[in-house]
Amino acid sequence: MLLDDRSKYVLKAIVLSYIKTAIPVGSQSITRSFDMGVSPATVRNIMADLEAQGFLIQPHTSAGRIPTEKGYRFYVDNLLQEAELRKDQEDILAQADQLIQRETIQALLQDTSRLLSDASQYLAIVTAPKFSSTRIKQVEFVRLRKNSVMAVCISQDGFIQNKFFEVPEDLSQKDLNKISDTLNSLYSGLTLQEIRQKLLRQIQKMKDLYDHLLEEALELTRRTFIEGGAGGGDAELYMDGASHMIDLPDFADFRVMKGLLSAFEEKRAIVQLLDKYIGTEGVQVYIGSENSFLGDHHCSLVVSHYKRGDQILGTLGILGPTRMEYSKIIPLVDSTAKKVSRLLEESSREEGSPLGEN
Amino acid sequence: MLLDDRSKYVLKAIVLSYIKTAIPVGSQSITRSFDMGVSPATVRNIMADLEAQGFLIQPHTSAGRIPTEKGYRFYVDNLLQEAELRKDQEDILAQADQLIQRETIQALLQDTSRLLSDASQYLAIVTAPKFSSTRIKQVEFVRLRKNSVMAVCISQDGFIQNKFFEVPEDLSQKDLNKISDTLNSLYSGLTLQEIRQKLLRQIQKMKDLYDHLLEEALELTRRTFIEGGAGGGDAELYMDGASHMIDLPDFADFRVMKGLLSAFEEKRAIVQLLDKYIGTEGVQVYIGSENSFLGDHHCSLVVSHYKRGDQILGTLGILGPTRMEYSKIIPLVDSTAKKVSRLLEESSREEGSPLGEN
DNA sequence: TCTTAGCACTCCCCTAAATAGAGTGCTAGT
DNA sequence: ACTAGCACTCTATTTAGGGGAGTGCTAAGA
Repeated sequence: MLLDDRSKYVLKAIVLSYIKTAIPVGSQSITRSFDMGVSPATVRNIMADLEAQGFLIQPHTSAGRIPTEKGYRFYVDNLLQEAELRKDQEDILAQADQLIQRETIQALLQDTSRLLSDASQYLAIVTAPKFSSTRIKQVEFVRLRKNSVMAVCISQDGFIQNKFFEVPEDLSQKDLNKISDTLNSLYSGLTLQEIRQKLLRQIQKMKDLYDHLLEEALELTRRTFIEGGAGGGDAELYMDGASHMIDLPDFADFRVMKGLLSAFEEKRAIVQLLDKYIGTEGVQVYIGSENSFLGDHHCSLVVSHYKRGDQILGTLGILGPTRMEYSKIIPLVDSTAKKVSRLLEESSREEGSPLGEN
Repeated sequence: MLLDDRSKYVLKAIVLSYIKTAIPVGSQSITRSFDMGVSPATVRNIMADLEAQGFLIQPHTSAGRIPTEKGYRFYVDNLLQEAELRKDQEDILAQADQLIQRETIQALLQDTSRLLSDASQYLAIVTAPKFSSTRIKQVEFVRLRKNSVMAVCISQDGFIQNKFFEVPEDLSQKDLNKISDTLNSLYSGLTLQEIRQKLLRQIQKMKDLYDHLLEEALELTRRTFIEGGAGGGDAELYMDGASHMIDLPDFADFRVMKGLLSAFEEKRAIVQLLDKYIGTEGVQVYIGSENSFLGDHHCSLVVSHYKRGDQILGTLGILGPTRMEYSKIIPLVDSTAKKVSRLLEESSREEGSPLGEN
């Protein structure tokens, strides 16, 4: 399994060439383009070795070689040098730096997916924070009609979500304002988990002190934060750049393209895909059938996370063909994730104490 | 230009056959499938006439005929009989009836686009009401952070939109609640136009009676309803079913498909397309190059509007290849539009007086 | 022992030619 | 006015045949 330097060089040459052209790479074309001081015959021997070890395959006898997924994996893990990743670094940083502060995190994430797809010419995917993992900054209740109330939940990161309830009693907007007040003073700055715990204790106390509005408040709180509830849908997803994929030779087969498009419309599969890898630090690369979804569609995925402080909020990444420009995409995803995190950091610093001043 | 019955019959046969198979239609296949008691030679003569009049073309000599856009137009305008449109009526009504009441109009419209694309197997497009044309039911202001306020605007139709402002003074949530109150009592139930007029008069009065909060209220109102403002974007658009288009032979050409996909991502072109025809009553059919966007992409568009009372709120429709199943799609769009309108009607009846009871 | 030149071989891809088939337009007959 | 027949046109599909890129193997050279 250990490769000598020359084998590595050849593997890398093949991967690079194939990423660029999508044409199987022959021994001669390597010696021509990379000038490594050996003859094509020697390269052929090396290639035969690499094939035996599973890094390359031939589409058919008497064709050049193309990398296997194992080949790409080795390339990504061992052959992508720091130097290589840093080559267009300024360029990529400049791209990522175009992101600017927006009113809501949703708008920022939309910008992000647009930027990622423009810069990569692949498909960009960005997930919004799970509502359940953000810190609540503020909740306002709005009376929609008799017995019907909407909760506007604002997280510290500027994530805004609406939830809808039917309520047994007809609460006036004034009542609701009071409830909002109480609630904000009690729960602002907490995560869902913390709220849940606190709520349990609160309900205990409530049995003693009977206050009608407080009761309502607690009930609404429970439904806002604990019930899965309608509205919003916990997994918002931003995608952009599907049209880039269509003229990649990798997706020349209609069925593949169709499958991909359907998956994009379904979205759920994509969310699952991303959820699977949440929690791992830094940029991750998943190649082809390392994941069944990716394998089915001849795709690879480069993802990272954006966070606030230590807390991972969401995922962003790029989905492209296995034959993807990893050396560009990896730093792009990395710097974009960092930039998004930084923007969130800044916006939370602006807003002062988590409790606000009301 | 006037066609005798037999010519019409032949034209219709050709349109129907071509819609079904996408294969140019020959004289023999017509006599075989439609059994009209004349020989292929006779049909050939008729076809030659129809071609001379511009209803048909031949892709090449010695191929069958396919309808021109003029041919489709004639078919839609004159050959689609009531009877034909009613054939699968129950079926289609049943489809449309699946739509149910949702918390917000946005959710309903999302359902609608999904239903339309599922039922049609083409691409469904639905526009949200223009915020500027809806009647405001209620506005709540929420303090985001120092000098930063969000307005949650709820229209009578359940259309919810957030807007964001920077404000010069640091208003507390309590102030904002008061402002919301004032504002709701003044402007609830009015359209943007009406609010604008009223606002002008109000500002006149204000010069006399100096009330600090009222002044703030008016300023916020102005910015909420009059400035174009950030956030939301006035033209929300729901699309679904792009993946259905990919295996239609009409879009076998990659460039066409790519163009279409890009247009979907851009969205703006689509909004313009729909805006152009807003205001016309009932179901409208636009075929190919009757509109430049459609022509460029070999598409046709079947649209209708949903409304509340007499007021047109938004557009819904189906975009498909020129070779589209008009006889199914037209009643589908029609009944869906009516169903959406009915749902909105019902939901507004539920909610009592436009001013609410707070 | 590793490398290289040479060579026969394989298999794809492109082009050209041949064939089949569907459909037409025209003409002449009913 | 309709129809049968027929020659003709054009496409799509098959078939055959180089051309070429690339391989694997072998044997000779460093």
